[in-house]
Parts: sequence; structure tokens; C-alpha cells
Amino acid sequence: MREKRFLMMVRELMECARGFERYSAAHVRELGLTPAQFDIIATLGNTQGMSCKELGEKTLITKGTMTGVLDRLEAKGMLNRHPCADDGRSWITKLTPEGQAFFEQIFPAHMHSLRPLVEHFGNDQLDAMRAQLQQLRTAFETIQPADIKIRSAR
Amino acid sequence: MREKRFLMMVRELMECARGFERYSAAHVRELGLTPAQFDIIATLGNTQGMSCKELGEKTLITKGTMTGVLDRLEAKGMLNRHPCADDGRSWITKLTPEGQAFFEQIFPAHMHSLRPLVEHFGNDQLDAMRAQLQQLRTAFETIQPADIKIRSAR
DNA sequence: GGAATATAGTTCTAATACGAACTATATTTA
DNA sequence: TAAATATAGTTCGTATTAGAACTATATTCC
Repeated sequence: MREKRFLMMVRELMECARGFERYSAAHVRELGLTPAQFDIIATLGNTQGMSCKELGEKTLITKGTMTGVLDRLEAKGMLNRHPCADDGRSWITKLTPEGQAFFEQIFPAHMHSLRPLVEHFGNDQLDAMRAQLQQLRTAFETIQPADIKIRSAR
Repeated sequence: MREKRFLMMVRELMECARGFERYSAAHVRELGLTPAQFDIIATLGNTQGMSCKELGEKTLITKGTMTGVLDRLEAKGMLNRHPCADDGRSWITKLTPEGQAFFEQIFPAHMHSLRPLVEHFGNDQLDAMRAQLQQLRTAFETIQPADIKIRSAR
């Protein structure tokens, strides 16, 4: 049964994703941030800022969610938004000096908390995993679901 | 830089998890269910029912969330809960006849929608992926984050 | 047997998650 | 260039997510 094999693999995939989330979030929460907020700060750190769209592509946070996350970080004084000169629809989000200082303080600490995990895997293994995952992701993005219209009677 | 390699792999992992979620959810939504609701129905289908705890272990839905998901499915008439004879704290959740009938209608359809994806990978590849993911998951669950707290020497 | 502790499930709060509808601005087309 | 279409970001509604506090019942230990 091919389907079952596939679902078992997917199950592991989902467990892994949640596992990392949990591993990482434990430390992030100690910093007073949510995982989404940490992602934004880590992405904006050491940059000149970027648009919502670019932030979304780098962090996997969708635009509807992004507004709220940025609002809360702005309220914390971590970042600010100013109009984009090139595009009247767009805003550039950038860390404030306080936000950048905070980034410089927490990012190395977070990397350090990941250390035991990182050291557990060899370079070759990490690359092999990434290559396989890349293949999987390409399949998810490329292949279209079979079209079956079974309308639920309502 | 080992950390960077690791983060690149994790990035692919998260993209994959979201990719599958998206692939699968598109079909699930057409059925009038959320992914969490589909998971529950798929897990309860063809069984005599099970406790919240067991459901949580099989679906990765945490117990605080479980209550709400089950409440909504119960309101839809898909399932019901009755006290567990062996354990006064526990409840057995079971599909109603309507819920089971719905399961029998949608589950094959969902498997069919996954078909193109399943067929894209060979058995060996699926097993290899699962083995690697299993290793990764074990690491996430076993290894403790480095303690960055600087405890005052005593 | 009774106190201490563990477990099952619910409730609560804050923050996502996601699609869809919406506003405003850009870009493309005819 | 005016109309059609696309895109950036916000808003909205519903559901999920996680953790923590809470109630009720089980289990363990002395």
C-alpha cells in the first residue's frame, strides 16, 4: 500500500515540524517573544528593512497575519513602518535602534540554545536531509491534487 | 558555518510541512471541514471510538484545542461523547452513524486527491525519507536546549 | 485508609493561521 | 489614455494553537 507509506512519511514530517517548533519556542518564549515575532526580528536584524511581501516570503507568515504581528512589535517599539518611495502601495518595515540592539542581544543566545541540536548532525547529513526535503517541497508545490468533485449533500 | 546549514535544513522542513498542509487543506476545505476536523474524522473512522488523550496522540492536536474541535464536530452531528466505564475522568468520543457515513464518503476521495503526490515517490524513497525524518524527530525530542541562563555562582 | 501526587478533560487568554473581501496604488491592454 | 487587471497591505470572521489554571477522578505511597 503506497498510500500508507506516504502517510507514514508525512506523519513524521509533521512531527518533525512541530518538534522543532517546540524546541525553539521554549527558548523564544523566555525572551518574551512569540515564535512569529522572533522570526520577524531575526529576519529584519542587520538589514535596512523590507516590505511586508518580502518579510512574508522569508518567514512563511501570510500577509493577513503579518499585519497583526508587525502591529504588536511596533507597539513594543521594536520596529517602525514608513512609506516606500518606489511604490505607493508598499511600506518598509525596519527595526528601530532598540529593536536592532535587542536583536544583537538575543540572536546569538538563540543560536547558542540550538547548539546541541546542530552539533548532533554532520554536514553531510544536514545536506542530505535538505536535499530530500527540497525534493519533497518541490513535489508539494508542483503537483496538482487529483480533481474529484464529491459534493457533500447539504 | 554549521548553524547556517542546520537552519537551511529546518527552513526546508517548515516549508514542506506547510506545503503538505496547503496541498491537503485545499481538498479538505471543499468538504466543508477544517484540517483539524478532518484529522479527527479520519482518525475515528472505522473505530469504536477513543478517548481525548488517544485522539491527541494520533492527531497531534493538543488537549486544550481538542475540546473546541470536538465541540464543533459534535454540533455538526458528526460525533458524540459518552462517559468511559473504566475511568471516571475520561470520555469516549465516537462517530455517529452520520459521521461514519460521512467518513466513508470523504476518506477515499481524500486519498484519491493525494494520488498524484503518492505516485511521484517510490517506496524506497518514501522509506528513506521517513527514516531520516525519524532521526530528526528523535533528536528534537531527546536533545535538550543549551541552558543560556547564567546562574550566579554560589 | 488517607495524604500526596498524577492524570483526563475543560476553560481561559493571547496570538496566530487562513481565506475572503476591501482600499489604494501600479501595471497592462486595447 | 481610459479601462481592465494585478498587486501591497489592512480588515474581518472563524478556527486553531499553546500554555496555564482549574475540576474531578485515579493512582501511589506510607
